[in-house]
Amino acid sequence: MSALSDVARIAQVSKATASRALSGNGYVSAETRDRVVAAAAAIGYVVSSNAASLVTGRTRNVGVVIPHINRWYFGDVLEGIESALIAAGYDLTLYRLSADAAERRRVFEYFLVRKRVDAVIAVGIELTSHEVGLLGSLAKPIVGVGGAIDGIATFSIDDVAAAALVTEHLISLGHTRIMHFGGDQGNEMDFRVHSQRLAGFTQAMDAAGLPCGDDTFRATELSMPGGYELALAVLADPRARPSAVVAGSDEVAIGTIVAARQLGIHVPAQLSVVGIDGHELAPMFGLTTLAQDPGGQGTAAVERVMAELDDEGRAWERTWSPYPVRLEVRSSTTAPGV
Amino acid sequence: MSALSDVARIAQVSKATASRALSGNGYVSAETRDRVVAAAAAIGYVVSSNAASLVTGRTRNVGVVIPHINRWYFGDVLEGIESALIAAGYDLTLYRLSADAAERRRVFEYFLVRKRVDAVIAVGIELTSHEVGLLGSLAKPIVGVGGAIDGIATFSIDDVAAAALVTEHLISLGHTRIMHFGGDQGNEMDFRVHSQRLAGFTQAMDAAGLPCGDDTFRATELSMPGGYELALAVLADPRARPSAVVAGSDEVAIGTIVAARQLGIHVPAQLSVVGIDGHELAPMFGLTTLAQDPGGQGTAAVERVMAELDDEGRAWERTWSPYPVRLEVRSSTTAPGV
DNA sequence: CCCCCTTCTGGAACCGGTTCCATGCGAGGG
DNA sequence: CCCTCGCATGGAACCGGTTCCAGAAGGGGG
Repeated sequence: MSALSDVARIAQVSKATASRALSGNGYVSAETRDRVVAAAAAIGYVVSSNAASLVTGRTRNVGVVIPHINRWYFGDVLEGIESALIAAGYDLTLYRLSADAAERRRVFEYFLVRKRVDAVIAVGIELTSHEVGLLGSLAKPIVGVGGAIDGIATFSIDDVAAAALVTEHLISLGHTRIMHFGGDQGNEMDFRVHSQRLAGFTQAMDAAGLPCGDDTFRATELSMPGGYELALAVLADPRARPSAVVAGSDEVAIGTIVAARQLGIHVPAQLSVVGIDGHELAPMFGLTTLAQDPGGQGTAAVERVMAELDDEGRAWERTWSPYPVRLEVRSSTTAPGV
Repeated sequence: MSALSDVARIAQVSKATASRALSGNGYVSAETRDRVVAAAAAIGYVVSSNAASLVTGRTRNVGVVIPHINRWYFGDVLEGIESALIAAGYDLTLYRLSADAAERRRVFEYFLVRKRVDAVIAVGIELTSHEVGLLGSLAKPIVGVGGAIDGIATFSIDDVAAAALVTEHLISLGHTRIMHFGGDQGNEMDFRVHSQRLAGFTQAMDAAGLPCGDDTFRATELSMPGGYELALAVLADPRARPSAVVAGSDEVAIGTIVAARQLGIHVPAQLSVVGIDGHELAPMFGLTTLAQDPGGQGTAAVERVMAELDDEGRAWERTWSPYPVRLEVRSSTTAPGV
């Protein structure tokens, strides 16, 4: 367990000079620096980040709170955040927030508060104002990804516009009997995305004068099995079957396509399906979707965090600007059959 | 920024007593403890983990190195590790190792060494003996998940036996023209799993006296698109088509099924497909697979780490014991058609 | 020639806890 | 009655760095 004092002794300098030589702060002659660096290398010295953060107050560590790891969108965001942080020389401490309220409180009031993280990135989570205040009172930057949060800089797509856009795509193809397979509105974790995509669907349908109500919306878990089960149930009845489905996510869309094929319903001849997300599997299933870039949003969040950390004095505006999307038309959508 | 000395002053005790009262170590009268706890709560005091770890040498933080976040197996392991660590009051610092050798060195020689983590869990990564030695010289427990590593306690299934078992399942159904769609043997990250599953396949084929060579094995990335692309190419030629496929993972198996359906090949009547993993989507695609429990392996790894941390003196044997699996037969396998 | 400024270095305080050691006190045993 | 032991508490050292401050040396300008 070599310490800085060991390095200093070997290099025959003081702790102060050794510290300056290794950290690069302050005046050190080139010759002395070389001697210190050589001594450090000789005994395999590595700074204790605990000691360093104790005095500087900086940990070079960012906390990430995220509800799922194993869903495509979240995993992709996480990957983007991770690579950006490592590149910046920062650690990433991961907290998965389950629906368990007690655990969630523990994460915020214990784990995130112990001066262990310099900032927090919240992915796909609706933070309460209490939680925001808690972190804010510690002067820690908070940045959100996926789902705007009041008083916080957030990176996400415009979910209302996204859902409206894919719905309009179907309408422009001539569809009139369109259903939305969306997220469960009762889910307290990330209901904003669910309800906003539903709102976008409703908005586009209303604007086109198409029927839109209880029988054009069905809720499910936003996952492939969720979409699959729902589609099996809904599509089984040929008379109630819509000519097109707007899925709340690509996972739901793919589940719907698989279910349709299994029921002998041809996609897109008998059923058009659009998704939202740009899932990596979308090309494989020929899914028309509105692609977003989760990894890029993660990277952008990290950049923003770094900027806030580098310029603490500045009053950062906590706004939300929609992240760009692009419609990728594939073989799952066409004009309705006769 | 309230410090322990503030708490001590308000509660009218010394720092030493305040520390004992809050940490629970050493003698403190019940009355004093209450007073200290009340004082701490009043000013919203939270220990600085940096200061604490500086003197104790314990960070209550475990580093996890993992090659992918967004693949089912890895995400599931990570979820299992995360919940177990949080439950034990530990933080999880995440390092995704890419193929970039320089970045990998940086993670091991800089990030993991700074006395920031108490232990390391390596998921699906072949550690070099140099890396093991590096961590070992710091007396940090290292535990592996998925893929045995020399000199390290590892939790994983027996990949040779697993591949042999699913191959035997196909053989027992009467298949003789069986191919293996496995992992690329040139991939340096996790080649052990790839080569072991190939070895299990070869072993079962040889034991049954079935042909097994270059034309019964095809390599691809172990992902759905990888399996899909490969299957599209291989299955297109009706004469070269096998009657059954042993996929290197469920993702590859599902990609194969999707490709087969698209080519108009009926599964299982014209093509049986088995996978390995027990992917969450296996039921949806009716995939016969050998299910393992990645989350459980992650949890087991954490338990082992905690045990080693609690009993440092003991000489822990670094062995590998195979994790249990179970064959789940679904509708993707049947006897070969005529 | 003197003064000031820049560069370089060492001493010492400090970050915020934990823990060793000494001390005081009341109770129980011989 | 005295000695010992367990509990309770405070003082002070210490973990391993960073940084402020002071001082010394050398160079340039007035």
